[in-house]
Amino acid sequence: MSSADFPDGSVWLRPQRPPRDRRLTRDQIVDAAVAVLDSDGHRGLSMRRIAADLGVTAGSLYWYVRTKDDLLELALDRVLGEVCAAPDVPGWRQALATLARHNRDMLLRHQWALLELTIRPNLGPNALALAEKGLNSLARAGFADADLDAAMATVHDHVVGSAIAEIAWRDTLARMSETGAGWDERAAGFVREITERHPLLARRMAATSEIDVERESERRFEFALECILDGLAARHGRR
Amino acid sequence: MSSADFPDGSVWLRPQRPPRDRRLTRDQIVDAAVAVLDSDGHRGLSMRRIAADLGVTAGSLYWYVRTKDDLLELALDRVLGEVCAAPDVPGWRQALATLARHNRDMLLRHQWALLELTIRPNLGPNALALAEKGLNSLARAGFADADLDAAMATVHDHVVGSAIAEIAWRDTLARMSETGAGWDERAAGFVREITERHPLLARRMAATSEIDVERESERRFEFALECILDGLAARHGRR
DNA sequence: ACCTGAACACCGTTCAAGT
DNA sequence: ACCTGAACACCGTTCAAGT
Repeated sequence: MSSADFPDGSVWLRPQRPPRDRRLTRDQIVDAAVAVLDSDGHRGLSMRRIAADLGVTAGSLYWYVRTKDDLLELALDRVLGEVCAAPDVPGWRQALATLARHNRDMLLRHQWALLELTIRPNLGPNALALAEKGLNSLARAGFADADLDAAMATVHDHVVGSAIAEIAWRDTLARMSETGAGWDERAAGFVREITERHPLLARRMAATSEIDVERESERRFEFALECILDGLAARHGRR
Repeated sequence: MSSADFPDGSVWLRPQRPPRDRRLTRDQIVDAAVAVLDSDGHRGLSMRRIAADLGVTAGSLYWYVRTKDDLLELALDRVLGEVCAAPDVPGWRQALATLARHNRDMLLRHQWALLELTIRPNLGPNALALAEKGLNSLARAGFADADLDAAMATVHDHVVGSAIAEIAWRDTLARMSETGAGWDERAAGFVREITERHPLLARRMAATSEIDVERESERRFEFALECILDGLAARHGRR
C-alpha cells in the first residue's frame, strides 16, 4: 500500500483541526490594540492596523469584538489591571496614597487611557476591583456612607485631574520645542503679548519652563494629595 | 440711450462687490461647531456637517481654518471664554472657589470640552486670561513661586477631575436605563456577580443609584474643594 | 466556526477651476 | 479673495463567500 492510495495524505494523517481553529483571541487583539495605542496613540489606531499587526483581515476582528468602541473599553480595563498590582499597605492614608500613585503612574504610562476615562463610563472587572480595594481601606478606617463615597471620589478625581494637567504640560513643551526653527518669528510676538497682558502668568511660565517637568509634577501631585488626605482626616475625626 | 447699451445693467449700476466678499467668518464657523458639539457631541461633528449648517461646501472651511484640530482648539477657547465672565470677589478663598464653580458649570454645559482639555495643550487667549485671573487672586493673598503654581494646579485639577467623574456617572446611569427591556436577562447576572465579588461597591452603588446625581455630585465637589482650600490655607500660613 | 475580499457610507484634506 | 466640485486616501462596519 503506497501513499498514493491516500491522496493528500489521508484523513488519519492530516492533523485534525482543533475544535475551534481560531487564529486569534480576544486577549491577543487587546494586546495589539494596547501596543498600538502606547506607541502611536489614538491617531495610530485603526481596525485595519490592528488586523495587519496580527496578520489578519480587518473584518475578522469583528468575530471577536462587536465594535471598535468595545475594543477600546477592553483596552482600558486591561491597563487598569496594572493598577490592581498595587500592594496592600496598612493604614487608610497610606493605602489610598499608594493606590493613587499607582493609578497615576499607569495613566502616565498609557496616556491614551485618560481619553478613554473621559469618554466612557467604565464598568470593567478591573475597574470594579480597584474601586472595591479603595473602599475596603476606607471602610476599615471607619468611613461610611456618603463620607466613604466622597473620600474615594476626591482622591480619584485628583489622580485623573493632575494626570491630565501633567500630560498637557508635557505636550505644550514638546510642541514648543517642535516648532524649532520658525520659533522666533511669530512665537516671539506671541510671548511678548502674553508678557504684556498677563504679567503674572508670564513670570510663572518663565520660572517653570526651565525646571524638570517630571519632578515638579510629582511635587504638585504629592502636595495636593496631602491636602486632600489631611482634609479627609479632619472631617473624619469630626464625627 | 436705452439700457440695452449697457448689457447686464452696466458696471455703474451693478453693486460693487465688497472688498472682501466672504460669506463666512471664523467666528461663525466656531459658532456652528460649538452648536453641533453641544447638541450631538464629537460623534456628530464633521467638516461636512458644519459646512452644511452654514450653507457652504466643506472645502471652503479650509479657507478660514487650517485643520479640524485647529477648529476644535478655537471651539475650546470659545467656551473657556464663558468662564471669564465669573465675577471678581474679595478674598482668595472665595475668588478661587467662584472661579472653580464657574469652570465646573461650563464643563457640565459643554461636556465635549473635557475631551479637548484632555487631548491638547491649550494656549488660547481665554485660557491665558483665566489663568492670570486665578494667579492674581492668589498672588494678592501672598502666595508666591512654587506655592502659587501648586495652589492653582490643585484647584484646577479638582475641577477637571470631578467633572470627568460626574459625566461618567451620568453616562453610566443613562446607559443603564437605556438598556431598558433587555435589562433583566444579562444585567441581573452582572449585578449578582458584582454583589458577590465586590460587596462594598455593591452596597455603595445601591445606596447612590436612587439619589439625585446632580445634588450628590455638587456635594462632593464642594466637599473636595473645601478640603483643598483648607489644605492650601494651612500650608500658606505655615510660612 | 472562523476568516477573506469586496463593498458601503462616511471621513479630513487638497486643489484645480470658477467668479 | 473666496467658493465649488471632484478627487484622494483613509476610515468603521457588513456580509456573502469560502474553508
